[in-house]
Amino acid sequence: MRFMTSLRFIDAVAREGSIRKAADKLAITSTALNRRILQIEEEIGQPLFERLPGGVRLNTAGEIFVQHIRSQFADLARVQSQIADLSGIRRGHVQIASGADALRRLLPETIAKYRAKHPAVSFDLTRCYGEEAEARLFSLDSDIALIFAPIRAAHVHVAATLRQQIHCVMPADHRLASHEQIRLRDLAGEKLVLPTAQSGVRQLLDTGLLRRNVDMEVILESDSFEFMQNFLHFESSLFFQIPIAIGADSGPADDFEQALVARPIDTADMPAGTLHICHLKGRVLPVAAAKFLDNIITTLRDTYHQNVDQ
Amino acid sequence: MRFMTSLRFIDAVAREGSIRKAADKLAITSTALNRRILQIEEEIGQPLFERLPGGVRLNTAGEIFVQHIRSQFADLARVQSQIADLSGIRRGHVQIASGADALRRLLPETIAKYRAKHPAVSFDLTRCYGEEAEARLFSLDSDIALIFAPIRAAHVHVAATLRQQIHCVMPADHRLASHEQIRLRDLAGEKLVLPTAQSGVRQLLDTGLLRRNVDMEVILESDSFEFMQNFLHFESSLFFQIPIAIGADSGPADDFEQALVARPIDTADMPAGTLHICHLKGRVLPVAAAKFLDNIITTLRDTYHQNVDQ
DNA sequence: GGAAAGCAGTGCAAATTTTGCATCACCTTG
DNA sequence: CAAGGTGATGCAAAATTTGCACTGCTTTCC
Repeated sequence: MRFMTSLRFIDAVAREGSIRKAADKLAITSTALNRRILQIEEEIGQPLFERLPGGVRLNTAGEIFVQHIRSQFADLARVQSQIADLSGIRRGHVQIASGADALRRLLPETIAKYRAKHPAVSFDLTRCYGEEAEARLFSLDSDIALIFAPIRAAHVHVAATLRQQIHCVMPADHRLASHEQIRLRDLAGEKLVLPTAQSGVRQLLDTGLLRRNVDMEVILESDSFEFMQNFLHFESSLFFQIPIAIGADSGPADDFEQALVARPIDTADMPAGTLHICHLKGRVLPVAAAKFLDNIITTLRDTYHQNVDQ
Repeated sequence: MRFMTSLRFIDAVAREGSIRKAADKLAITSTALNRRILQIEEEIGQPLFERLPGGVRLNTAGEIFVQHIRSQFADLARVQSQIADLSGIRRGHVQIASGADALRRLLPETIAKYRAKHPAVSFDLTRCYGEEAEARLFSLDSDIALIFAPIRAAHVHVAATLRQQIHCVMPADHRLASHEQIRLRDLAGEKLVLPTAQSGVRQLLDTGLLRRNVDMEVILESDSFEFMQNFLHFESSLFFQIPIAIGADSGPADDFEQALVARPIDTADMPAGTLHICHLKGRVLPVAAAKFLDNIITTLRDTYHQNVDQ
């Protein structure tokens, strides 16, 4: 898109915080880039960047302008996908920010199913925690976010929510495996593997466990479920997970279920958390992203048999 | 705004329906314009215009794209006005579509008052009827519309409404001038001057008068209140008007009131109509337009002492 | 404290893009 | 069938953008 070049350049400089670095990434000389920026600043009538010794930084006017630029990009993508839709080919690109939970089974499954119908749609998955996901929606780097944590920012529109009770995952031969539900006091003396502090699961656990002062042993923290799962084969311990990550309700049993079992924590001890499926408030999503969002919701309802609130 | 040139050109061609005519208006050659359009169509990957023997016309893809372009223009205007606002001076341009009613006294007064505070804000007034005003909001040719008629389109957001009873305007020495209120049956045998069929006042009158089958004489139709007003000096007759156009409730008496009087039609005979103050749904107005919208509403409330519903 | 390395900005010539002219092919209208 | 309108295209001139070499500035590091 030739007519967007200058705007793309400004966006790049804003992201890099330096004209030279941005020029490198854009494969042009810093002087060409510099002059384009000076030219636009002149057209706007006001500087958009503060010149610092170590580079440049957006000033207030620049912040406003860059936000406008990004919304234009996003809107152009929407328009392109709408136009592509006219000629029958559903082309497009969907950018998703998600916690590790949904990346585990829900998204692979849903994306594969969607791509089977629309092979010309490509995806971009970014794993991140709640706050970062919200930021990515705002900067229009992501179209859709799946966040298992409270929503903080007012600019996020929640398209659907899903209550998720935290489950305790343990080896199938663990002494607690016979319990239907786990009480927090059962965890006394157990060896626990916790997710990192930024994770929504961890935050729920912290409020629950710390308040009760349960005496247990945290043997490690990790932000990788895969690691935790494999670790349990070597040392009998417990970790925590939410249903969509376990995928216990859907499809055939997998490796996961053969050696490990998941048991819900008693709701009396710990309230269920909420998975939020969101996009930027007031934004019209590109066709592909909008359709995919619908698909996630129907998948959750039909395949995962979860109650989805819209 | 250099980086918008190609888009401006496409918009111009869409409006003119011909590359050559648009090129004339834009003061470039048709070949340069033609090639810019071909280039953009190539970048989009699909033609935006149908080539007809007598010129060009947008195809479906083009419609979508041009709508996008126009929203970009409007959004850029908003961004510029926001940036200008940062430096304290409120600059900007406000485009208003209005019926003749509000153009008569309300808008001149309100705009003058606003411009006294913000001299760098310029205005653009377009007189039109309801449906056209709605179209202008949608095509982003107008920021604000004042419509005395029912709102048809779903894309219009009504920021405020104002109930307006139709008044009968007559020479001060007319036999009906002594009535506090006019009943429709009083109009029997009277000579009437009606507004044009597109006008909201006329539509209300039609439903009222025709239903009652009042026997009266329509001696002329006009879309100019000024004409009707002056006509009454020469031939004793009646015409119809709503309060904001008469401005009877505000300020000092003017020429209008010296020779003419306005009497409301009895509400039992004819329901009050509604003046709608609107903008495009989902649109963030430029600073100047948004503030001016506030001003209209407060002016109506304070100066005109009207009940404004928001 | 001075040298080195980073940054944005600028003059000037080369490279690239855009423009305008002349002209073609096409269609409708008279 | 000719006349007058339309959009498209080859080619050279005009205008713009780019890259190189260099400036002036600040921070950092030796």
